[in-house]
Amino acid sequence: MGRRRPGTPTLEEVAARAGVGRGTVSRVINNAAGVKESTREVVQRAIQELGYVPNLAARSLAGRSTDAVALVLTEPDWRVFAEPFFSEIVRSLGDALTDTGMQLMLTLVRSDTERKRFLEYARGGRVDGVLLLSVHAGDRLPDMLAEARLPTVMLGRRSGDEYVSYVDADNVGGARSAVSHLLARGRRAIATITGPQDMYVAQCRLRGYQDALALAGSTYEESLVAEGDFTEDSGRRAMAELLDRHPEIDGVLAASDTTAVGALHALRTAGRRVPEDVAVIGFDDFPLAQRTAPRLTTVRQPLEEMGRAMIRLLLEDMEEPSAAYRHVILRTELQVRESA
Amino acid sequence: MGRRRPGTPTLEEVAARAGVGRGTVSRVINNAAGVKESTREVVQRAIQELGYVPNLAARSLAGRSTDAVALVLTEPDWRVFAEPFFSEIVRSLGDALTDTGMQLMLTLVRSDTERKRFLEYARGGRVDGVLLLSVHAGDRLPDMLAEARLPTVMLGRRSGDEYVSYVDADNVGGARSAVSHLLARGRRAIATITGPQDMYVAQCRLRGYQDALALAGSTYEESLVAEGDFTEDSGRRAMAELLDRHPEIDGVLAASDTTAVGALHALRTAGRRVPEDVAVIGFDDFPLAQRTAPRLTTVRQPLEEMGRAMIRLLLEDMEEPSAAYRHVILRTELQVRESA
DNA sequence: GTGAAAGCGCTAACAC
DNA sequence: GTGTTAGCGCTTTCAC
Repeated sequence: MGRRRPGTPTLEEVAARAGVGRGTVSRVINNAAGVKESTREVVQRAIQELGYVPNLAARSLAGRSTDAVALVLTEPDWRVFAEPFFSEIVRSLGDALTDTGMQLMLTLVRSDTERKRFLEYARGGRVDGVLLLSVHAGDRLPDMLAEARLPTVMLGRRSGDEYVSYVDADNVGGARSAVSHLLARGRRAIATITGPQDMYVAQCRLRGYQDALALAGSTYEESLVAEGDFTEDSGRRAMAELLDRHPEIDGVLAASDTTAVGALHALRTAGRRVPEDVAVIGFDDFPLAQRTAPRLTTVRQPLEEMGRAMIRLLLEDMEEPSAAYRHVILRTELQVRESA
Repeated sequence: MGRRRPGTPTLEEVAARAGVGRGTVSRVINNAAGVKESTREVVQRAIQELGYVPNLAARSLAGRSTDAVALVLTEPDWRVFAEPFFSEIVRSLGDALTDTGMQLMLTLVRSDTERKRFLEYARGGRVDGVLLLSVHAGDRLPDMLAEARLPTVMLGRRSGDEYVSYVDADNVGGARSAVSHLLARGRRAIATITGPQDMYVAQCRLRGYQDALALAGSTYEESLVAEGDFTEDSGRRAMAELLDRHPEIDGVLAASDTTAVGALHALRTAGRRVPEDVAVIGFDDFPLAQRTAPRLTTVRQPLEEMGRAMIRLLLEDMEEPSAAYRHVILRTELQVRESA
């Protein structure tokens, strides 16, 4: 299974052909200073002629880094993969990595087998660092990577007292400002469709909802809360349920914009006009909504910045391997797109 | 930038601790036969106690394979990434790879910098094989990989006389059967919205359209053909254009189902009922349509099988490095979902 | 400025 | 069965 490709010239052969020592060739390859220009040219030519390509395994064994970082998606449901949220993050990570000369390797970890395999891969020194996406509350992978002293940065955190380095959005603040906005516009019966409450991000968004109500002196009613799971379908169901319990609802905070789209459908089915009768706000995790409901007001997350921040933390961690964990929480912003 | 992690025990230390030779430890790690059970246990314990993890760079340098294959997406537009088509393929590749014990590393190649970097990576021996997705006509990457003697398999091909190994769907046949189906149902003025004609897949689908007409003795009219680029927007525009030229149109073959959705919108805007007045068929590259237009009849591509076939070809190539290029073309199937 | 030599941690061939 | 040894191809002192 995959034997050594034959006829691959080695550094030694290049050296022989150029009539220099191995060290010199190595210096040329790595653009190290202290090589006479003429020598450098001779070596370059030999490299060209032989079609020499450095063996990366040998290089990283000899002490240098691998110049690769892994982006891990620990998601049993591959659907996430199809969300613009994801491609947006990957794009921004790729951009941020361009200048560093590092390869971004995306890995999908669904089963335990794959998780184990990836751990071996990472701990085996195949990558210099690991970026984790959509980590679930009980996932031990971040801990295991951290224990292996591998620079690791997550997008989002597993709980309120997360220690492993992460970049997150201010979900509490975002939800709070959304609900405050609705209150300021005169909405009085504001419901919320949350994400699964075993996910920290969902807890935060619910907390923001509660905070805004408290701030306005309104009372928090549990019957105005319905739990979804970020999907459109759950949004539809939750909204129908809420309307059943509280026909007077005139505002809704949805856990994601996918959920918001579901809620929208349920509202229309129930004969409610949006936003005249009921205003809906979602988080634009998944800008899908911009296609389905382009004028939906959302809590915008700075995906671009989140990607950049992740790379920054990773690089810092790689510079100072023994340093502390680092956390960054980015501000969210209410993007008003229709009079809600 | 990413120095050697300290305190990592080596095989040698394990050997010392277990009181055996290095070779024995190596055998235990690799589950090689010919080690006394008691010895094996002693070594295992030493491995546990030291928390030993094999250095993969050393291992692959010493001659074994890397046990990793790269999946490369050479797509300037990351949007593709967000298409279910893509996640579906990735899922099936992952599944097919599970039993082989190999890691799937996804790489995104947008810029020339990234292309160059990936080439170094691949030729540097970091992966045992390469899978390519959505390769464009003029792309030389497959050739360069093939020249480097790296097992390489593409999904789709760049032209009719592609040589590098690939797995493709029978696009001509799919288009032909779709159009024949429309003709059989009594449609007479059948138009087609093609993909960009510099892409082989788009050429094939147009050819299938022409074939079906020829087979039925109908004449091919160029004014019934409009070129799009697989996007929804282009579908909308092309459809409007076609209606302008031929108000009598009663059937449409769209290059993809995203395009089909665009066509649908344009038709409805123009007051046509679908499928009563005009029947639309698309290719379900991007099952997006199942959300937007769930009852659309489509030409189904066996994505699951395509993924499996790619892995099979790759493994074969890895077994016999010097063997010929291999091609597989999978049958497509008309999935009738509404009376068209 | 450049060459020689000592590893990096592992596998595999060969002794015993 | 198990230990020993010779590399794998590169980086990196350390002399010259």
